[in-house]
Amino acid sequence: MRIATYNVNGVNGRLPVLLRWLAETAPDVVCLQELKAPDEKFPEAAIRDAGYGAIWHGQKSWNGVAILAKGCDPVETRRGLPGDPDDSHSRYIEAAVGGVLVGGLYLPNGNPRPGPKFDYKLRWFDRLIDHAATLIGMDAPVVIAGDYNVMPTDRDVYKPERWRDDALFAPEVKAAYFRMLGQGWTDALRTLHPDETIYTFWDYFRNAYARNAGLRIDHLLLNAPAAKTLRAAEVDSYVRGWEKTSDHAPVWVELGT
DNA sequence: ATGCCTTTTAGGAAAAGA
Repeated sequence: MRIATYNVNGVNGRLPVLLRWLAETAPDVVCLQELKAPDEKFPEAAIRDAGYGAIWHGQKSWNGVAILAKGCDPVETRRGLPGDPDDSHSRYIEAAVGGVLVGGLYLPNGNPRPGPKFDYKLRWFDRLIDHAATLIGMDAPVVIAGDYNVMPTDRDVYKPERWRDDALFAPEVKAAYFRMLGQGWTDALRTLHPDETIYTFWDYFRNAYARNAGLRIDHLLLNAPAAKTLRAAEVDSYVRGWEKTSDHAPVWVELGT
């Protein structure tokens, strides 16, 4: 089973790119982030015509997450993280697909730092870690995938010194990421490619993609039953080179299940 | 050092993204 995550940066503006990528690579499960569309504007028909069932949690203008499943409907198990009933952002959705529990997330950016947006990022990350603690020990494979908005190490940034004060590279945020890994999650991409330069995001400007001035911020975290069957993990970097493309590229894992 | 692009909403300009 191939499970992917893709921050599309506007699901309607990006629909041709998304449909082309689905047709060319046929992933079994896809977590989407930054739909930038309310629930009623989600392109359900086009995605169904492409062969995918879907659940989504939209929001006007910003945020928004979805889970697609090839040839079936994801069975929703949760939308939104527990721990803050006043959180109005659509940033987490979770479903069972083919015996795998899949969480799709869009972690807050957190800039500028310091400030209320950064505080929100840290609180949101804490809530994610609390929820992840309830999933890590499941007997079934669990994959928590999405845009974590954190580069875990210097190796995940084209120029680390330029990002020292940024909310995506702040010590508190990296610490939260490693606290989550400490529960027993496997960072699939880094585990299979320990020494490679791998990015999942490139700015639209400064010719960032052509210069490979990127960041690795989209991650797939696997619990032990999922990690045991991990066969491959890759970035579909070439999609970043398409016309009218997102600033993120799709990232995926292949599990033996 | 910098949102230098891009999307969204809205019908011009501004917010947000990373």
